Amino acid sequence: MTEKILVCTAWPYANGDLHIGHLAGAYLPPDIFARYHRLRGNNVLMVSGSDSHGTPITLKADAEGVSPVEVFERYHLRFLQTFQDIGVTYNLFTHTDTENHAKVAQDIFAACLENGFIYNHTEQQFYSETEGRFLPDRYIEGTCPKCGFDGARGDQCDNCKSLLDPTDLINPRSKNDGSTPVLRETEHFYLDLQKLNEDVLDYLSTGKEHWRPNVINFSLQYAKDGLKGRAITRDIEWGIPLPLSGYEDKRLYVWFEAVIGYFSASVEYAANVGQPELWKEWWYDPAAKTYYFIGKDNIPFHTVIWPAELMATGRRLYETDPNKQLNLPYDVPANEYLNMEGEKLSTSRNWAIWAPDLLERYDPDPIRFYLNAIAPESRDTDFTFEGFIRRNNDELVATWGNLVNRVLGFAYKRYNGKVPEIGPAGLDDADRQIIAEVEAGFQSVGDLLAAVKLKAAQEEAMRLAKAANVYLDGKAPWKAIKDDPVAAGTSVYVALRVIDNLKILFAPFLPHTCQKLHEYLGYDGQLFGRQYVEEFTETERVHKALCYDGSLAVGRWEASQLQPGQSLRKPAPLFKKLEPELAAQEIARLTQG
RNA sequence: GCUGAUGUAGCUCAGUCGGUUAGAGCACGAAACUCAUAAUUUCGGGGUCGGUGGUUCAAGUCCACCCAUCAGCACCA
Repeated sequence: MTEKILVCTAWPYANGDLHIGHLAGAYLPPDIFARYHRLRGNNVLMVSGSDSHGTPITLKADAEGVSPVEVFERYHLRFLQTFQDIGVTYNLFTHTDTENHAKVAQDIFAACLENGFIYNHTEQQFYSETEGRFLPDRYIEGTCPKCGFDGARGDQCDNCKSLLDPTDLINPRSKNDGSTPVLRETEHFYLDLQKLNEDVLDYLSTGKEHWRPNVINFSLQYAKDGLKGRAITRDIEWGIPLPLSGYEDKRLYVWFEAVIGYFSASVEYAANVGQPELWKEWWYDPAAKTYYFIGKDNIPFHTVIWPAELMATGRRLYETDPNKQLNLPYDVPANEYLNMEGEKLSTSRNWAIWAPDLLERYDPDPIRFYLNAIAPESRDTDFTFEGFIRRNNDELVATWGNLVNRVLGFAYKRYNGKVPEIGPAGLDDADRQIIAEVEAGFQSVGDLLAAVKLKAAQEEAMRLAKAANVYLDGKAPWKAIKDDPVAAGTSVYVALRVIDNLKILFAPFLPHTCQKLHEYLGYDGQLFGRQYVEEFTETERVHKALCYDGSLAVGRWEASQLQPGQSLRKPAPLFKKLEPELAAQEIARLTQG
């Protein structure tokens, strides 16, 4: 049965490059998952995009003296490159500064408003008369009322760590020009989460057995504590305007609007492929499964607030059939955090390994292999270069790469570059056993992948590679060939067929090298589809997005039917060993900044 | 501070409804082998299961408290 799988990933803030923590936590896992489902022949839609709005981007733009557009477009293009280099295969990776996203976000706002889940509230906020605008908390400085520290921010004192309200500050002043802000009344819109509290609790209380413990427990507790209304508008310029006259200076606040990207990107994808209704396959079919891959800091936004937003629309948008309901998240496999060399990643201290930098010096598959091996599925984990090199050399190269190399090399040299024939004696017990064991991997590895246990799935594939090594040592065709080349040929055939199976089992994790192996085995075609960047033109705006075309992909999650006599291509090692000295060099690079 | 998650061999992790001497992979030691990127295979050493109490015939597994790490409670999403 063909399943419909929607794979959503966190929207990276376009104010800096991606680092290994982003990759391991939010981008590689969904790619592995999506590739598996594509091999299964399932109907996969994987979407995300750059988050173009939000304070960090305007802060960076202000600091550089450029426009927010310039900042987010720069990093957006770099994201597109990184995802192509490491092979994160989005069907659509767009951004939130498109006409489509603005329209969808406004329509959702309007629907929530119409359904009575948005209310107004007037409050006092600091306003800069010199700049003619309201100031976000972070733009205000003053003296901390608790410790007397003079550089306290509007939201928090960096000296005594107290959480502050900006009106608490003594002698408040603007961070921009030092002028004294004045309190002024402003009206804001709030999402009425209180009204949705029961519905959210119901949603979280049923059919969540497959959720990771920390995700479901945390979310339930969050909802049980009682939800409060949250402001969803801001007095800023950079963002999506409200679809209401009389509020021209207000923008949708980014937390409300960014999660809508999952929906708007699906809509955009459908339009891009010329089937404007196609997105409904994933959003309105109750059998479709929707997955959200994010970091742990984002859990409540995806398990509570996004479902609440969907509920507030009445779970229906762009659809007239009253029997249809928008799908709420099926699973939110949030990851914990990745540390590095024992310390938390810190972008401000530059304690991070940036993806573009790493991909300049290392191949994508070893990076994928290591980052998946240490993925923070249930707790924080630690990236070390020593670990990277060791796992590359002692596991990836030694067990899997070497198996491929020894079998392909032997077959190519000793059997005239062809897959050897099965001898007249046929397959013996050992032959049948290893084939059956590895073919069982389609079930065991597949079950683990479907359950989003991606580390365990990779380990299971490695276990089967090891079993193949044991088989080979038992048969020792390099010895047997001396007095019975036909029998030895049978073993080589079996080994090649086993590798052909492992090629598919490893493909979600190691797509680039499995493609090479596919070719060495004499096959044509691409296991997966093609990634490309396309420029899309709307009425007034133009944006670049990353796309995926899987129509020509030949990879199938099925047992090998390798034919004797098939011509092999001249093999070469799939992976490189790394010098242990590299670890010290890499750490030296880091500490140099 | 409040809420939640996590804490099992050097590293990454399994440990189902509590039940025989706590498991796996890698690292480490020894042996075999040589087709292969000194890769492979076999065998072995290695843990008072964060701590302290408690329940029980029996606790890594249940309960209480404590400690450590992380996250949320912030106009950061």
